[in-house]
Amino acid sequence: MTTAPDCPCTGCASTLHEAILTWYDDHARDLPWRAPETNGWAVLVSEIMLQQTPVVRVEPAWQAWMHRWPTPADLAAASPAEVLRAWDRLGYPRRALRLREAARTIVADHGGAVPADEAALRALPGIGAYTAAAVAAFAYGRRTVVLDTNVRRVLGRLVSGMALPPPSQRRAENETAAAMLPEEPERSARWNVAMMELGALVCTARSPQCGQCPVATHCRWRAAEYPADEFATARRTQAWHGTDRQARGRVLAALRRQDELRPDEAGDLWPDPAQLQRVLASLCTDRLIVAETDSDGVVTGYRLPQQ
DNA sequence: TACACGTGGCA
DNA sequence: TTGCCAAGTGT
Repeated sequence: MTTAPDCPCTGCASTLHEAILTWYDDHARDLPWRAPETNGWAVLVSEIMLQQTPVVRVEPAWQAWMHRWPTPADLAAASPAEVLRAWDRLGYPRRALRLREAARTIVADHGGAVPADEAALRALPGIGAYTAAAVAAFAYGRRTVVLDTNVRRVLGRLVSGMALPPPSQRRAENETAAAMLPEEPERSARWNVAMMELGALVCTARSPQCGQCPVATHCRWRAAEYPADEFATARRTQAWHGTDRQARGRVLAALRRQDELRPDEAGDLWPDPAQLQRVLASLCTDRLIVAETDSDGVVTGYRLPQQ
C-alpha cells in the first residue's frame, strides 16, 4: 500500500524538488528528443519506441526514423511494409503499425500537428495514459502526472519504502505522484523527466546506486534497510523458448529480409506446423503480414502489407 | 484483471 | 544457462 509522504509540508516538498531538479541539471543524458528544438512528433516517436525498449537501442532507430519521416504526414504516406522494415528489431512491431495509424489520424483530424491535449492524444492508437501524459508534458510543457515504471519505482522506494512497486499500477500511486507535482507547469514537466531519469540512472531495478542519489537521506526503503520485494512471486515472467511470440518474431524477421515467404520456407522457420499455422493466422489478424492465394484459395506466400 | 505482445543485454 | 528487465498498450 502506498502512503503519503512523511512530511507533506511545502518545505519538504521543496527540498525534494530542489535536490532532484539540481541532480537532473547535472546528470541528464543528452538525448536527441530532449533537444531545445524538439517538437510533438519527435517526442511522440521517441515515446512509442521507448515502450518496453531500452534507450540504447532506441536512439539510433529514432535518428533514422526522424530523418526519413520528419513529420506525421511523411509517415502517414509510408506503407506498412516500409514502416515494419524501418522498425527493424526494436520489438513489438505492432507499435510501428499503430504509430503509422496515429500519424494518419493526426493528418486527417489534427491538421498534421501532434495534439497537445491529453484526451486527444489518448484517442490515438498505441497511446495510453503514460504516453499521452509524456507527450503533453515533454513536448508542450503541460502540467500532468507522468507515471512510468521508473517513476513508480522511485516513488515506491522513496515514499512507500518498498523495493519495487506492485505488478499492476494502483490508484494510490497516481495520488502520491499528483501530490508531489510542482505547481508551475514548466517546472512540473522538468520534475517528471527528472524523476524518470533518476529511476533510469540511479534508482535502478537491479542495483540501485544509493551513493549517487540526491534524496537518499529521504528514502524510506533505505531507512528501512532495504526490505525485499514483496511482490516477487507475482512477478514471474513468461518463458520465451517455444512461445508464439518467438515464432512470430521469426516470421517477421524473415519478411524484413525478403519480400515473400512461401509456405515451405515458413515451415523451415519453425518445427511445430500447427503452432506455425496459428501464428501465421494471428499475424494476419494483426495486419503484420498478408497471405497471398491462388485462384483456388490456396496460400502461395506471405508478405508484409504493401498498403 | 490477467495476459499477450519482441528483442537483446546483463548477472 | 536461466531469469529478469527495459519511458506500456490493447483486449
